[in-house]
Amino acid sequence: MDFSGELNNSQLEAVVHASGPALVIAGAGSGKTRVLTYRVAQLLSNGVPAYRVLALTFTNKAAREMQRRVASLVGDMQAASLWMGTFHSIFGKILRVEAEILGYTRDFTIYDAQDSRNMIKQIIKELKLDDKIYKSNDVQGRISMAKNMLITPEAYALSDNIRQADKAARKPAIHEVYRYYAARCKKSNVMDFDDLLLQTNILFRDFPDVLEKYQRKFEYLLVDEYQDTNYSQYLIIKKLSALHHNICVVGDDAQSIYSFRGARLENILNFKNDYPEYSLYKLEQNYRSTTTIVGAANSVIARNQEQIPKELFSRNEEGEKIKVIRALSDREESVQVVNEIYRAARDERQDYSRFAILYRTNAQSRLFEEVLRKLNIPYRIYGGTSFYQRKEVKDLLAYLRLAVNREDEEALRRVINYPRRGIGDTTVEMLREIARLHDVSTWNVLENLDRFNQLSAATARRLVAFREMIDGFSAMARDEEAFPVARHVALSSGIVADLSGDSTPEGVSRRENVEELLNAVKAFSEAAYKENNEDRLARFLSEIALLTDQDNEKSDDTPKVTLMTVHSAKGLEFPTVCVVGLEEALFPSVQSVYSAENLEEERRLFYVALTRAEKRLILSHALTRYRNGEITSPRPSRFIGEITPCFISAPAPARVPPRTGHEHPVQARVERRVEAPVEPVEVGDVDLTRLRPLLPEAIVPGIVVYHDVFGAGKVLSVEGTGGNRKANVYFGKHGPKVLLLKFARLSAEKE
DNA sequence: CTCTTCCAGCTTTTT
DNA sequence: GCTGGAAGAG
Repeated sequence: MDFSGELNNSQLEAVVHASGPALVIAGAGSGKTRVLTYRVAQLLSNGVPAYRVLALTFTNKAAREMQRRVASLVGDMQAASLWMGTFHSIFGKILRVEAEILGYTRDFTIYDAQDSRNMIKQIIKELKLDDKIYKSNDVQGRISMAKNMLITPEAYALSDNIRQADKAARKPAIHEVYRYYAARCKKSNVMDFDDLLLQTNILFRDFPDVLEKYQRKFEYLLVDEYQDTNYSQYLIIKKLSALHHNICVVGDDAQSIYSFRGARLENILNFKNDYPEYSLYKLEQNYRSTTTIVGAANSVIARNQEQIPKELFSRNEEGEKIKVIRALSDREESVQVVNEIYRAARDERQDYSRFAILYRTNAQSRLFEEVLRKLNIPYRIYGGTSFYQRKEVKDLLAYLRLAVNREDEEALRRVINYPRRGIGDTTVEMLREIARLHDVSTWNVLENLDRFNQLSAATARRLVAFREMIDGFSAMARDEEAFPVARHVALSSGIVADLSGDSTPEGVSRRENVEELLNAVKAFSEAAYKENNEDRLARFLSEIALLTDQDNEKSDDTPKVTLMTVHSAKGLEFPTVCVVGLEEALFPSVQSVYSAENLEEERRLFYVALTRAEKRLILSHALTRYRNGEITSPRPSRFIGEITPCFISAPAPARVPPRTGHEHPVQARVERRVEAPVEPVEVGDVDLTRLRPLLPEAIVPGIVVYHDVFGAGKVLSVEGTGGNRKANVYFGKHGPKVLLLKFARLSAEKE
């Protein structure tokens, strides 16, 4: 194969790198995926069998994309036998094969974050710890951190450092929660996300022959996004590659944005120490963006201390300057940004798929959604509650999990009384208590009910009925294929019946979701048949457990504006990118502004955001923003100021938002007809750059206020108190209005 | 045991 | 502004 025509020199060098360790530092937009895919193709064309190549990515999406591109180079057959996937899915597969030597069965199920949190909550309760102090989120974070650092519960309890830290945080009992949690997971034959990596490490540590088997099997390793690997992942890679040293890692230290979940930038910085004989390749030419965008991104990232020296450059056109939008309020920000998109799409005849709105937190999506919907602009929103997190979907999945693994405690807890079958909290608590006393799983207690006679006859009867139902499902799951089992479970568990009683739109949508899940099982069955794979429920469940929303792309050809967090935008590109909510305490987030390290990570995140853009970049911030029901007046993000000014177009003064004619549904409701047109009131001009939001108490007759939609106005009178306080305001352009101050966001000129 | 209502906490990002 | 859990009534 000759790729020289399709790759630049440094890309080509990295692709043809024969064997031994290689570190590829790939700047944003420098053709990283290209290098990886060509490198895989190169290996295959050199005669390396596909099943000896292991390629690890961070998201399923990236894995699929790579698979697709490799397939286009070498054909589907070869591409399909590659080991390509996320860390979690690949090692989940391996663990399923090796489960027994670790004391699990092959049918172990996987806890998602919510399952783990529930179990942790439960344990905190059982240990009689104060759940105000032991917040399940924090505790889960600590346990996750420990697992990713390969700290076992025993080691956790023994470590002085950790003890001190927990003590300082006034949570000295976390190690106990961890111990119980780990024991309960094991007893339930389940692994959480972190276990998929931790148990792999335990497997490789305690069973050298197993490790050797995989070392021999995987002759070539490729790792994408190496800067985002955590310690657990790092060690797996290190062990697997120890025999052949054929490890090629690709990454960009400037795009490391996952340290909050244990990713270690050091892994990429220390590659040279782990493999002194390594070759280094740097991809520094950006093919994605204009020189303006690359220049701006460079000027920002240059402020970080910790980095591998490199100079990202672009030979593309200079392009437009970056536009900064300063909006008076969060609502107006969304109106202006969407207008910007609307106009560009109309004037330049661009379709909506060429635009992306990127924000720091998912919560910011709502306002943009509202405005997009009003203007009838199609959009696709990523993140938020995914399909697999919906209650009804999780309920059915819990039944399916139980059918495969009856010890799965969270699944049991979820459905033992859903739909209602008269097994209440008291009974469930008792079952768990007995399970704990005898150190067995809750299911085991159900199987030996007759040994416990403190149950009323009615309760015992209900429990037996439930047990028999699950046993039935379980027997079926052993013998039959996934789809018939799933359908049977949906019907005879009573879920479908329960949902069909509900004719509200939500109820209908829940039913549809259950159907959708059944369709997914069917699709899985069909795919399994085509690929000659085993069509088992167990396999379906383990695939689904590691899926996220972004993986279920619905094919729909309407071009849509993309809305997502900056995190999930990593790896993507769009002709026009709007980065919104650029305010202190939001982006950079509050949690990070006090630590230099975290601030550098936020800056990298901002860098990632900027480098998603190909042609045009729009940044926006608002002067007032509602957060958790409270009004705030944030300062513009320091990151805007960190862009060398020559890349930014001259700042336009804040403008009155264009009217779309139907904004503020809330106000429409509270507007009252005001009797007899009051005499026109003189309303002076307002200097929009000096506006500050007003608290309801500060609004008194006589002052001049500013409203996002109605413009400047004079307060005539105020009535009511508290949440009912209303003001009668005369607006220069719109006449008199009565506004409920709880909703109306009025501002005034600063003194 | 079930249903309703009220309150707190949440908003950093994801496999 | 929403969701999940607690608490209280039936």
